[in-house]
Amino acid sequence: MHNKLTIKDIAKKLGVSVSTVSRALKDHPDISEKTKSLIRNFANEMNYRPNVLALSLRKQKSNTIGLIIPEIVHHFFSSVISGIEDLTYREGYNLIICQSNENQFRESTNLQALIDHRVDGIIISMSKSTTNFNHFKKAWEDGIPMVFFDRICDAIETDRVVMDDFEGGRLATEYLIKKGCSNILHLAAAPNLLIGRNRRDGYLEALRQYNIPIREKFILKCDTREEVITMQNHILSLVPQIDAIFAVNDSTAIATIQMLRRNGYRVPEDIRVIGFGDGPIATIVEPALTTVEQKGYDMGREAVRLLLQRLNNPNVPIDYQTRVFTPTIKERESA
Amino acid sequence: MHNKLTIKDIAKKLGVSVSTVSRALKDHPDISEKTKSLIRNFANEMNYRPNVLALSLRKQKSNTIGLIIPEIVHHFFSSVISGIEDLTYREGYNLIICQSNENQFRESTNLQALIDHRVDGIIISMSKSTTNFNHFKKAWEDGIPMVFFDRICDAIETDRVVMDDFEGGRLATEYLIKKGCSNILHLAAAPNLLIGRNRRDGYLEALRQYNIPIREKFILKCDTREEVITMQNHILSLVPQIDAIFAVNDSTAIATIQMLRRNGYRVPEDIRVIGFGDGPIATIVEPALTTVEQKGYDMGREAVRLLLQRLNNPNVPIDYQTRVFTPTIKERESA
DNA sequence: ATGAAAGCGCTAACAG
DNA sequence: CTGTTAGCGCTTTCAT
Repeated sequence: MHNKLTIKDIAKKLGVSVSTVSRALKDHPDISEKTKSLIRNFANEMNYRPNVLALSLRKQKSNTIGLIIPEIVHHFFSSVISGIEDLTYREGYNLIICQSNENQFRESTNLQALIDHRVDGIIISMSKSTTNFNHFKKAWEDGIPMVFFDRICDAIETDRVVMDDFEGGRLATEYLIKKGCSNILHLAAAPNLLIGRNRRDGYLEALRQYNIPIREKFILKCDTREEVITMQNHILSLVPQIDAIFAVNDSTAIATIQMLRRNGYRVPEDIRVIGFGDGPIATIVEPALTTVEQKGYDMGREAVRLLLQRLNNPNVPIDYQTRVFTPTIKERESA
Repeated sequence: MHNKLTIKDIAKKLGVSVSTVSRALKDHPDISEKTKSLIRNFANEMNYRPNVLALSLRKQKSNTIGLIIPEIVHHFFSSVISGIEDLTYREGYNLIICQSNENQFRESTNLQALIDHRVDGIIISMSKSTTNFNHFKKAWEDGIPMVFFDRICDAIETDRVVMDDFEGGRLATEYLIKKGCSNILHLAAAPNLLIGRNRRDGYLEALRQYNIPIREKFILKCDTREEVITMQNHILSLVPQIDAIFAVNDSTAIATIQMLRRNGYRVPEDIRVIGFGDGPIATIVEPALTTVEQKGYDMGREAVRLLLQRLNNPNVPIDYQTRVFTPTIKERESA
C-alpha cells in the first residue's frame, strides 16, 4: 500500500539523523559529499518521495493555486484552463479547479474551500449570478492573492486579466459600418455583466463615431442559442429595418445566422453577422463566422504570471496590475 | 494576512485544552453541552477554519481526488470534467486536474505529482502517445485506487468507465445499411487506440452481419479535420464508389461533409455521413450531424461513483468493475 | 467530562 | 559536518 518511506526510515536504515537526511536531500552545503551521495543513492533506490502534505504544513505554503471558473464546458473557459494548467505545471505548482456553475453560493463555497486548502493564490472568473461580493472582500482582507480574469469584480482591487471588450465591440461595429451598414442590431448580454456592458458600449461608441443614430429598439437582450429561438419572431420583425447584426457571442451569432437563412435571408448578402469569441464552432459553420478573436489560452497564462509575480515576491508590495488583451477581428465570411 | 486562528488559540482564549476544543468541534459525546456550545460559538464568531493540511497529514488522507486528462479543450473531456467536478464537489472532495497533453512523459509526471500529493484516488483517461504502462503499473502496485475512463489501459486491472465503442460503431454502420447503403467508407482512428479499434470492429461486425463484403481500401486512417484536408484527393477518389461514410468522430465527419459539399456532392442525398461523439458542433452545422451520442457528463459522474465506492469501503475488497455506457444514435439530417 | 502527551513527515534553529 | 529539539495544526489514546 502507498509509498510509506519517510526520511525517518532512511535515517534509521543508514544510521544517521533525520536532519542529515533532510539536508542531504536538498543539497545543503554543510553535508559532506560522501554522506550526501550515500543518502541520495539510497533514497533513489528506495524510490523515496517527500510527503508534500507535511512539507506544506511545515512551510505554510501549499504550492497549489486555485481556480474558480463558471463553466468548464465552454470553449473560452477551457482554453483559459489549458493555459493556466500549462504554466502552473511548468512552474511546479498544482492546480485545484472548482466550477461555480454560474451560481453565487457555490462560488462562495468554492472560494472558502480553496482558502481552507491554503492555496497560495486564486484565479477567478466571476459567476454570472454573483451580485454580492462579500466573499471576495473577505478573501481580499485575508490577504490571499487573487487575480480575476474576463469576468472581473470591480468591487475590489486585484490583478486583472481582461479582454478589451469595449474595443472589441467598437471594432466589430466599425467593421460592419465600413462594410456600408448603418442599421445594426445588437444582440446583447444581460446588463449586469460588465463584459456584456462593455461590448455594448463599444457598439454605441462606434455608432457615435460615425454619426449613426442610436436606436434603443436595436439593442436586444439575447445571448444564447435558446434565446434566439425564443425571440425569433421579435428579431424577424426587426430584420426588414436592419442590414447587420452584432451578436455578443459566437453561438448567438450562429443561431441567428441559421434562423435568418431558414427564413430566406442570405448572410452576408442581405444581413451581415458578426460574433464575438472565436471558438471552434466559428470555422465549422457555413458561412464561416467573422468574429472577434478572444485569446483564452494566453489570458490564462498571463493570469498565472501575474499571480506568480506576487507569490515570488511576497514582501515587495506590487501595484495591482490590469493586463488588457486587445482583440482583433477574425475576418471570415459572415460579415 | 490569512486566517491564522488555530484550535490552540481557541483553547488558550477559552482556558481549556486543545483536545477539548477538537472534540467539541466535532461533536464528541464526551464533552458537556455547555463547553460544546461555548467553544462552538466562539469558533463561529472568530470564523475558525480547520487547517486542511494538518488534517490530511494526521489522517493520511487528503480528501482530494486527482484527474489526468489528455486535453481540457475538447468537448467530450470537458463534459467529463464537469461531471466529475459536480459529484466530487457534492461529496466534499477536492479535485486536482492535470493535463497530459497527449504526452506520455507528462502523463507519468502528473501521476507522480498526484501520488506525491497523497490524493485518495485517481481518475484517468490515457494519453494517445502512451505505449509504456510502467507508471500505471507502479501506481497500481502502490495500491492507489484508480479508475480509467474512455481511454482505458488494458495492461492493468482497474475500475473502468467506457462507452461501448464497438456497439457504437456497429450501430452507426447498421444505421447506414438500413438506409440502403452498402459501400461504406470508414474514416478511422490510429490503430493503437483501443477506442478507435473498437469503433472500427463494430463497423466490420455490422458489415458481416449484413453480408456486405469488407474492403480494406474503405478503411482510412483519418481522424482530424486537418487530415481530411490532407487526404482530400484520396477520399474524393473513393467517393464515386461509395454511398456513405462513417467517421470516427464528429469533427472529422463535419470536415468531410464540408469537403464533399464544396466538391458538388449533396449530403445526405448523394452520400450519407455519420459521426461519433455528439459534441456542440453537431447541431450547429448544416446539415445537422447524425451521430453517435457519447455521455461525457454521466461517464464522469460514474467514474467518481466507482472511486468513492472504493474509498468509502477501504477494507472491503471489491471486484474491479467496468461500467459500459451503451450509445444511441442521435438522428439528425446528415444520414 | 477534560487534559497531557505522542505523533503524522518534514524543516530549521541551535548545539556541539 | 552532524545531531537534538521544537514545532507546523490537528487527532487520539491514555490518564485522571
